[in-house]
Amino acid sequence: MSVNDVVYRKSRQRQKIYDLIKDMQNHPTAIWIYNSLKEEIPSLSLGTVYRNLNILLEQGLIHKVSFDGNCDRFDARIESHHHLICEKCGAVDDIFLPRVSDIYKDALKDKKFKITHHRMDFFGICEKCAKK
Amino acid sequence: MSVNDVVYRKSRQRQKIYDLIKDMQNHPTAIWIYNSLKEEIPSLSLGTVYRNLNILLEQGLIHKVSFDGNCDRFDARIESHHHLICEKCGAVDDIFLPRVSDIYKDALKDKKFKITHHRMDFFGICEKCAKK
DNA sequence: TTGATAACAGTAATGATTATTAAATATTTT
DNA sequence: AAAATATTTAATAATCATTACTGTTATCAA
Ligand SMILES: [Mn+2]
Ligand SMILES: [Mn+2]
Ligand SMILES: [Zn+2]
Ligand SMILES: [Zn+2]
Repeated sequence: MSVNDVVYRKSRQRQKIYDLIKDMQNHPTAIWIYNSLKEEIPSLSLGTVYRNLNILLEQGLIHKVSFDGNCDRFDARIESHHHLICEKCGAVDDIFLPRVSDIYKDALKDKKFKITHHRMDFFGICEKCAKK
Repeated sequence: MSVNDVVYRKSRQRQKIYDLIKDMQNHPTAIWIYNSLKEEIPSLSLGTVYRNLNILLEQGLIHKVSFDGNCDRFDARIESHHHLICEKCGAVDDIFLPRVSDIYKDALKDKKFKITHHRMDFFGICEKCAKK
């Protein structure tokens, strides 16, 4: 452990934030988390939500998913997976595509670029919105 | 043409902004475009850059590429392609992966989701940064 | 040439996120 | 257990990218 590493103590707020992200499949935003926990922890501050989200990110317990224009969303699923994003209602659904690793290899063939991770998002219309 | 559609007049500023994005392979940001054109058009305003970028987006002449945390970048390459993003220097390089369409089909099999487009970004270390 | 309106520059406002700070908690040491 | 030490919190201010507003100028069809 380097001198710069911080030892994080446990905190009720951080635990609740993590649990909420894990329980929800919504890929919630900071403000959504804040509003959801406000009732249970009335003293909660939005700054605390953001600070703890960054700690959870640092600890590798969650991932941040940034979408065009909108604010960041957070994901407690840390296994490699991808997203289906509805352009009408904004819903974000998970999808698992094992064959993506083949594309990795293709990418590495031509370019001398050391890939550490990737993101792949599909945009379109979800089943629900298509029915309307 | 619906009543809500706007007829865009030509403007020197917008043409210069578009040309710059097309000539550069950099995927430049709004502020970078602003600084680059300031010399040629001293009266140019950053708001004008943003407004015209949105018009060009609406016209489908450019694409916006949002990266985690940083500000938006713009791309005059509208053919489907993907990106290699260096996590050290922030450089954005283009890469063409024809086999991605196979993954599309896999995605469509399971879920009833009508995909209109997608994005795929690879993060890692570029050749230049790896040498240092 | 003129009337309508898009585009302009300048500036203010917005919205998401981060930084600051003093008080409240939690942990470690006496 | 009490004191000393370190971390977290809530509240608030600051920052940064982007958008909205306003009065003026440029474009273009009639
Ligand atoms: Mn997910
Ligand atoms: Mn590109
Ligand atoms: Zn939908
Ligand atoms: Zn690099």
